Amino acid sequence: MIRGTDGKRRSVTIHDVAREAGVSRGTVSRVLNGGHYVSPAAQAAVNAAIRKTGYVVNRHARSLITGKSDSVAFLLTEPQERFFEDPNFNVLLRACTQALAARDIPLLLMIAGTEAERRRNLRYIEGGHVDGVLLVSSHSGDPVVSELDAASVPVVACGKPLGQRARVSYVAADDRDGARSMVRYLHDSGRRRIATVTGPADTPGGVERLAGYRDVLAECGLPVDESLIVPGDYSRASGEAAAELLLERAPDMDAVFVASDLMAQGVLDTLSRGGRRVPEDVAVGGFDDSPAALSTRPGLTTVRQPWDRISTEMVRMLLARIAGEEPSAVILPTELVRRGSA
Amino acid sequence: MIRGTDGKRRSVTIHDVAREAGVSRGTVSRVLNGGHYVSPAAQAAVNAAIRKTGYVVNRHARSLITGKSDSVAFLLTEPQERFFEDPNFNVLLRACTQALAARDIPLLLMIAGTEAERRRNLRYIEGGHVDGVLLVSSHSGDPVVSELDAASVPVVACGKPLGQRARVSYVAADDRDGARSMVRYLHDSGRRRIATVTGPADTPGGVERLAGYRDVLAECGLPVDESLIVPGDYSRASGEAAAELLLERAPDMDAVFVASDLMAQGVLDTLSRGGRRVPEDVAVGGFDDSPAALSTRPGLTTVRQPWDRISTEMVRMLLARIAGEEPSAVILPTELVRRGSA
DNA sequence: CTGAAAGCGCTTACAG
DNA sequence: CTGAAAGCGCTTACAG
Repeated sequence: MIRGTDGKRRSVTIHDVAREAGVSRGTVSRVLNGGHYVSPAAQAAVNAAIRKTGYVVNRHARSLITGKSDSVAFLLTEPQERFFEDPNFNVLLRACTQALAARDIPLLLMIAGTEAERRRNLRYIEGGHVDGVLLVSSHSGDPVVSELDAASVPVVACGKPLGQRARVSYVAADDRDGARSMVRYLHDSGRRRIATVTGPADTPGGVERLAGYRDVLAECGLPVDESLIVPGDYSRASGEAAAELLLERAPDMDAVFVASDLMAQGVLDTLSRGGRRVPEDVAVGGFDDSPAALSTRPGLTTVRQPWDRISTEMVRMLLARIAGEEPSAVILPTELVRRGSA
Repeated sequence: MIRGTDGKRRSVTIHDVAREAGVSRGTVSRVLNGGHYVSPAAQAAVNAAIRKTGYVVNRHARSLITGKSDSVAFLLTEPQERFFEDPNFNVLLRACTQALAARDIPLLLMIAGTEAERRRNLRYIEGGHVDGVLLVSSHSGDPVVSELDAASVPVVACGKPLGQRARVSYVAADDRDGARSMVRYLHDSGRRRIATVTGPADTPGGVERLAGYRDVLAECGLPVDESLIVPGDYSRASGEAAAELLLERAPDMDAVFVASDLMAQGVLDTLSRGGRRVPEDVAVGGFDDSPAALSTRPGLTTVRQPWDRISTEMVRMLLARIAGEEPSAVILPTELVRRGSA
């Protein structure tokens, strides 16, 4: 802020800097934008003037001319808004915010829980108010993906968008391999009647983790008993219900691989109410390594998803897309975390 | 988007709408901004043209001239980033995002976990890139409050900023009264050796909830035994530690009022390890009604903070401040939620 | 009620 | 390397 001749505060503009430095506004703009074609002397004068005046570029003016907003949307499309209760979501959101902030790019948080919200957010995005979007949507076939693609807005999804013909970048943990390592671990520790509680069939985690489970059974020559496979919806309650069903159908099971920690919590509850000891009678393995995995007794053996790296990659890829690169996919490895439950 | 004479896509501007409607750009702008001094006929023509062309206002151009950004920051200053693990935070962030979205105002999420981030965010905000800020900071005396105030940026804090001379609006739950209702409830159910685990002394929740505890003891003619008062830092671990201390100092306690659900979880763990039955031997009351309160066995009796209303009020007040109103404070009532632990 | 015009603060060819 | 100038898309007094 500086005072005008009338004593009123107004913010300092490129004009003030130019006058202070004794150069034209064009020159100031050039040093602002990389300092190409600027003499060292002018460069120094401008920088000094910027420091002296406390100049901060007006992004609106800049955006008006460049056509870019220098901001990015974090769009969460989740009808159930369940993601918000998911601890993974926090890590993701925080890490993305910080990775962007480090590049001085603000993150606009958008939540499309209803159809109306979806339309509004889409209009805003397609209005060119953001340069790209980080998309978090647990369910595949989300129309938002193709709509953004059609509007040629760069998108990077978290998790592989299923059944999409749109060309989107995405980064995902290696669900299938993570599931394999868990089931293999259960098998290696002597379990032979291994059940599984899956995620929804229209989510990558639902599909891939089940595939990994089947992989290992086949690999070990174990028969696949379909009655040992029960679907859940990632909620704790669905974990409880699934475990009840399993207890009924297969009282002899000696292990359960659960496709999320939240559901595993529910499984643990039911097992304990059913008088089963964990891990003595039944070993339980989760997926996510969420904070929930630490709060159970015994602690939950689970599969860690590398959320920090996922976030960093998403931001990196989005920026690359914005800069004109083609879409790409990154699959990140998971890690087995041993605690008491298996 | 429309095609130019050269066939290239460019976005539709107010100019296109004006031509389509057969009026001047000034008239289009007037209907965009409330329709004052516009004839019904022109109004209709413009609206039709807007629909036909799919026009969306360019906010950068508008902001450049109005000096307003029509966006708001959600600033989280939390050295430990603990807030992010706090389920309350999710509710708050989500509700604020949606309340703003309903008014078509985007929310910029900013996290100031380190001093460098604090400086960067402050520069951004003071650069006039947002019209106001929703401040979430668990610790009082946060310099950010006075810095924003000095830059005359409208601020609404979540929770009462302690030790601030800055004139900030805030909305808070009635911590003191909430604590009173809990301690009164414990007393009414026959408990006489009521301990408490407090929050940090530099947070409103730490101070006020303890004050409420003391209020009721005085009110009931119970002596205040300082050895029954143990400080925590809102973390689960600090709850465990506090309970250990209490078990040692006052093995005869028959109730604990814990200033947060997360800490109460820790207290429950320690109590159970120490062989105390809840609620038979020791009644436990929490504060927050966070999801954690549902996952304990027994369920946690706690004090619900009205996060939905807090968020709505914060947004309403910030918008009022931006519109020029004076700062104000709103204190919202809490509600006792009975479950199994007390 | 309406149009013509100035101007918001910046970037970017275009000449030098 | 540098300045003068045009122009990004809008709003807002100012005349009519």
